Amino acid sequence: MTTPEHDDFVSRVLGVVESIPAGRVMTYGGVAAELGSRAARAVGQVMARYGSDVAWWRVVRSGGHPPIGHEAQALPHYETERTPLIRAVQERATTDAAYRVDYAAARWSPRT
DNA sequence: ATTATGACGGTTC
DNA sequence: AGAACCGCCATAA
Repeated sequence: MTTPEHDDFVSRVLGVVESIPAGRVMTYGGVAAELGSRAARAVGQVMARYGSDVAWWRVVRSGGHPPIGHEAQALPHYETERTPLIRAVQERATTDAAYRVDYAAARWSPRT
């Protein structure tokens, strides 16, 4: 067993994701940074495979864009968690995307 | 060991 | 603002 801190990369990623409180979001790169790595993509891979058991919607891309191919599934979650959202259709009819998370206000880091 | 891929990030055109 | 390109890291074949 060597050492208890010898957890796999996956376990660490899931641990950080679960440490994110409701209403807050963290970027893939942010999670990877906490692990001491820049494997933002690897984090995404873990989410795609094991993220089914964690609040994957609390993990967004840089800028606040939700995971590709899962925006529709993440939206209701954000509304439930009351995550600061920036609706495309509020005053400016921007057709960029359905919505985006206000990362500037919802950004969270395990290190307070 | 080498190659290819991916819920990414940032820069450049 | 949108698309393309490269870089970075972990896993699968």
